[in-house]
Amino acid sequence: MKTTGEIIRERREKKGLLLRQLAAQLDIDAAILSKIERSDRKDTKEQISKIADILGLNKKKLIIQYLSEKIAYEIADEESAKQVLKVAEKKVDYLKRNQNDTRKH
Amino acid sequence: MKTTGEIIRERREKKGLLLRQLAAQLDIDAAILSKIERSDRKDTKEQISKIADILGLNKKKLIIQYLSEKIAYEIADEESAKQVLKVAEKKVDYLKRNQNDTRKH
DNA sequence: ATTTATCTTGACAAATTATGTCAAAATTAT
DNA sequence: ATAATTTTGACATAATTTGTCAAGATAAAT
Repeated sequence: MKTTGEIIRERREKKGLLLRQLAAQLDIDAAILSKIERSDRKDTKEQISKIADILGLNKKKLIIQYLSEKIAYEIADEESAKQVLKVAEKKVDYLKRNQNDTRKH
Repeated sequence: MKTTGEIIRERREKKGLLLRQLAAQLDIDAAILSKIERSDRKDTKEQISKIADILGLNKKKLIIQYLSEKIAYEIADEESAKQVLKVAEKKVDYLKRNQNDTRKH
């Protein structure tokens, strides 16, 4: 199962881009990009979006990949991780049905 | 669909505890507890755990409730929210299978 | 084998977000 | 109306995230 970082690295290398070249386009230090590709640091959603643009990756897919990874790590060490996701699904449904409620979060 | 805050408030009131009394036991300001119960502020996992103890709520359930709520809000405004959860489930499975790998996150 | 380019790592800095305190305003109960 | 409780918002402090930089490690080229 590939990590977001691995996907990015593979694509970057296929395109023949250097770390520092992609980093420059993203306007971040190459050190950070290196860490992102090695799953040492999380990237921001903005960066993911830019990366998809630059590397010509399917943006929607990459964002799904990125968010699901974030969530998975958030709860992976919970014994009830899967139940958490089940309940979260119900809650998402509920929230989506009541999108224009007045409450703040 | 009840929020974590609502669950806490209902139980607290059933037990006849005042905000400041429960807050004192949690060692936080009553203002924060008020906000937690009104979903204005997230509580920490530690607090959830203490609250379950004090109010005699099922700790496992309350933590599932709390984590799923956190996740739901995290992705509720994503159009692909449900796919994200599906993929997250796979990733959790994967992570749980390889618990003793060497990588850091 | 040595030099050069690329990538990785860790210590630190800046920025952002989370968590908490306090006091005054609003609400509810007496 | 008074007193008790809860709510709100401005602000302070703490924790986490995100970034920079420079030195070390690895790989590629000569």
